[in-house]
Amino acid sequence: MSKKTPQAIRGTQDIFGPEAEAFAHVVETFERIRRLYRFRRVEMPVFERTEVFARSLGETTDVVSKEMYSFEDRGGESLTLRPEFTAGIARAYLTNGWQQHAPLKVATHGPLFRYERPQKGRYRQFHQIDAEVIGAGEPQADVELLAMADQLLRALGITDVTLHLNTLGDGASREAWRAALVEHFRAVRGELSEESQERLEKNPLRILDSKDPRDKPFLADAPKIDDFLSDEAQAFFAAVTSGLDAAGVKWVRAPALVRGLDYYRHTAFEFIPDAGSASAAALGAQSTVLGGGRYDGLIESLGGPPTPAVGWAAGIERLAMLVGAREEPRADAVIVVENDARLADAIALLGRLRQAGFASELLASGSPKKRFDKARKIPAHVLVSFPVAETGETIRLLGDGSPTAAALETLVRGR
RNA sequence: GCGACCAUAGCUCAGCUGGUUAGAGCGCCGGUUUGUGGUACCGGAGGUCACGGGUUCGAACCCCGUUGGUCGCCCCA
Repeated sequence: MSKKTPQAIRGTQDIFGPEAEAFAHVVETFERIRRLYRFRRVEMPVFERTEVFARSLGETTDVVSKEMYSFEDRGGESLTLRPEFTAGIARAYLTNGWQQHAPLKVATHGPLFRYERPQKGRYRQFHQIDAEVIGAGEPQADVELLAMADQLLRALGITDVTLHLNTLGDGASREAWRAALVEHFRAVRGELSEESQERLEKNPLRILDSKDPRDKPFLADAPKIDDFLSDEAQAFFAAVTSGLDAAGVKWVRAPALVRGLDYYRHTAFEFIPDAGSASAAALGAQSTVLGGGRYDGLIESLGGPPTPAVGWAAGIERLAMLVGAREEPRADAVIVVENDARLADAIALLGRLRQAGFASELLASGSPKKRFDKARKIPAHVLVSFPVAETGETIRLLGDGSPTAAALETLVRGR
């Protein structure tokens, strides 16, 4: 490679071949399942005013200052490449009057951008599929969303991941729990890891999923959300879990599963590979395949009316890793021109085959003598050859005996 | 932001304790062979050994720096 060739941006990827097929398979499967659940397709801008994301994140966190791709446009406005779908969809819900469609079930997919150090399963430009239900405060919405996620994973053949489920309660429950956690950890502050001492100020709920062995002894007897749930919050969670049981979705309770941002309420969930499974190995340090929750406080923080909502997103690259590389689809017909005088005939035939709906390609370059062998290596139902003149044949056909091959032979011979 | 490991042909890699002109397989190009045939053989193109400095009689190999990659920590909307 020449020194003058510009390099790709760190954390971006060029996906090709079997991996690109896996990526497409994930998206196609998602589109199919989303229709089954009657989620409506939306297309969203890849950038928004910075405040759309900054306000949804609460302005203060590192995430805003360090992890967003923000820039000024020519008018001096601060814009940001979307780091998530939810805030943009919430903004659209408000600015387009989509309240009239509430409860609104929408789904989308596409690229997202976060300024992070790349590692296995984490990129600066990455891709997600996303599903949201806006304007629905009933636990049934959570259940439907989780059933859809579960069916999607099954449809992709991913069976070694499990739904980890928790509740953060309503606003009051959540605050009471948070205060109790701070009190609990503050008492042993000096014995916590440096990171967790920091978290105590910024994001105490996160101490619960610390990996540091110094923190582990204090996690087991930490206050539990269940002791702080209001009756309403308990009833909500019970409705979610019984709905999941009725829908046949397996789940485990994950009392340490939390969300850092204040607008999250009630249900929080992640589909996580089972310990020691193939999927766990494939994902490296990343553990979550699909995650989401209820964010009843978000739309208000964007200046809208109180609006309950729940949603999830999943990384397409991560799902593609679990699905594994997929074969590129076999051609219906490969046409090889061994005799250059027959090129026009070959082009004409190629056009007819494609018009008739057969995926076909033409080999007519390079050494004529080697074209046949090259064509032979391309997986196809039929190989059509325009041989050299001396053989006396005008056309040769080599089929694989499939119904497709039979149909093609009829079409090619019967001209 | 922090840390570990890595960088040789288009791809995957070999290259010994530093020692002539840096190799293989695959792929690519050409030729011979075969002629319902994914064969075998011959030849060719393609490398500033990531980049810059240092040590040495001599560096792909040792040292320092830079860039890039991989994986992990932090963070994870």
